[in-house]
Amino acid sequence: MKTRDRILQTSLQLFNDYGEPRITTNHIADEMDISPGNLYYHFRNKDEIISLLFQQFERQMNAALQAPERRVPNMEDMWLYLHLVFENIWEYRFFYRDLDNILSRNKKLRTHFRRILERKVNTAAAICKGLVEAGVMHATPEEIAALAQNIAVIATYWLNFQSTRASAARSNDSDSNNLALGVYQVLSLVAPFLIDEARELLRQLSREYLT
Amino acid sequence: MKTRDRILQTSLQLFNDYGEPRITTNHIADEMDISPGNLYYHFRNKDEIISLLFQQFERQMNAALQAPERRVPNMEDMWLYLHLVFENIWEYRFFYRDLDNILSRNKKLRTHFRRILERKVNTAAAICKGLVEAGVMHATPEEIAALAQNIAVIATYWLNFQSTRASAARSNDSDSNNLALGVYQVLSLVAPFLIDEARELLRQLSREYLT
DNA sequence: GTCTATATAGGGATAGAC
DNA sequence: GTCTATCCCTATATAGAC
Repeated sequence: MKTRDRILQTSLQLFNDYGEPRITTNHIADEMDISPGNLYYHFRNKDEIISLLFQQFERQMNAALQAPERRVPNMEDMWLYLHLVFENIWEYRFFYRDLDNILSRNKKLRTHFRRILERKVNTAAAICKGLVEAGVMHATPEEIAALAQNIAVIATYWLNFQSTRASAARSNDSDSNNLALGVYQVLSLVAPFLIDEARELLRQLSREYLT
Repeated sequence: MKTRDRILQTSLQLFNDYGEPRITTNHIADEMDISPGNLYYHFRNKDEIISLLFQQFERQMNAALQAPERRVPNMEDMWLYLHLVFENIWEYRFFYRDLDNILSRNKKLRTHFRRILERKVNTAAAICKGLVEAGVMHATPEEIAALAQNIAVIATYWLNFQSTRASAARSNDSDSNNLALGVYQVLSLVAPFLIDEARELLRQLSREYLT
C-alpha cells in the first residue's frame, strides 16, 4: 500500500477515534512510524488530508443518496437505504463531531457539505411525496416539508446525540446497534403518516434488525 | 461592572461569534483592553471561564425544563416553553457548536451536559404521557419513547443544522425566526399523534408566531 | 521517498513590578 | 487589580542531506 494512502487511512482512523482537532500531523506520522517531513512530502498540509477524506465521503454519500430517487421504495428498501446513509456517516464520523469547526476553516468543504444537506432534505421530501402518491402515506405538503427537515436532522445528528448521551466509553459493540437505532428513529418519524399495513411492516422490521 | 463579569460576558460573545476553539485568552483580553495577565488574575485558565459559563447555562436550562413538569400543558404552553429552551440554547450556542470537543476536555461538564440531555428526553416523554392521559394525544408507549428521543435531538441540534445549512453569513435578522422555526419543527413531530382540535391549534400558533 | 534538523508562530500560563 | 515581560510548549511547515 502506498504511503499516501496509508496516511489517509491512518488519519481517518485517528480522527474518528480522538477527534480531528486533537490529532496533529506529528501524531499521524508517529502512528505510521514515518517522519513528519515524509508526511509533508505527500501532502501540502493537514487541510489537504481532510479535503481528500471529504472527497471520499462525498462520493460515497452521493452514491447512497442517489439510489432511491428512481422509484417509490417499500419499507424494507427504506430501512436498508437509511442504513447505508448511517454507515457512511459512521465511517467518517470525525467530520460530524467537529462539523462547525472543520467547515469554518474551509470554504469549499462548507459549500459541498451544504449541498449534501440540501440533497438529504430534498431526497426525503421526494420519497415522502412518492409514498403519498402511491397511497401508502397520508400527509399535506406542509407536513412533508417539516417532516423532510426533521428526517435530515435526525439522520445527520443521531450518532452525535448517542455518543454524547452514552456514559460508557465508545465500545465497538454498541456501534452497529446505534446505526440500526438511528434508522429506527428516522422511520418512526415517518410512521404516523403511514397507512396501517406499512406501519405494521415497520414494526416487523425493527423487531428483525434491532437487537 | 466588575472585571470578572466582563470577562465572562466578553468570552461568551466571542465564543458565540467565532467558536470557542478559535478564541484565545489573548483575544478576550484584547477585546476588553486589559492585559492577559489581568485575565489570569481573575481566572486560573480558559477552562474555568468555560465552566462558569456552563454553570450559568445549566441553571437557566434547568429552570426552563422544570416549568412544565407540574401539569399537563396546552398547545400554547408548549410553544412558549419550547421557545424558552431554544432561547437558552441560542444564548450559549458556542457550546453546541463544538460540543464533543468541549465535553471531551472536561469530565464534569460532560456529566452535567449528559444530565441535561436525559432530562430533556424524560421531560418530553412525561409531557407526552400526560397528553395521552388527558385524551389529547394517541400514542403507544413505544411511540412515545421514540418520539421523546427525536424531540430531544431536534431541540438540541436544530440551531446547528440551520447555521450549517444557511449559506449567508449569520444575520441577526434570521436568528429570532430560526428559534420559532425550531419550535415549529419540534411540535410538528408531536402533531401527527394529536387529536384534530389540538392539531388545528398548532396550525394557528405557527401562523401567529412564524413570520 | 524518506530522514533529520530546524524555523516560525501562537497559545497558555506565570512572575514580579506598580 | 492591573500591567509588562517572559517562559514553556506544541503545532505547522520547510530545508537540505541521504
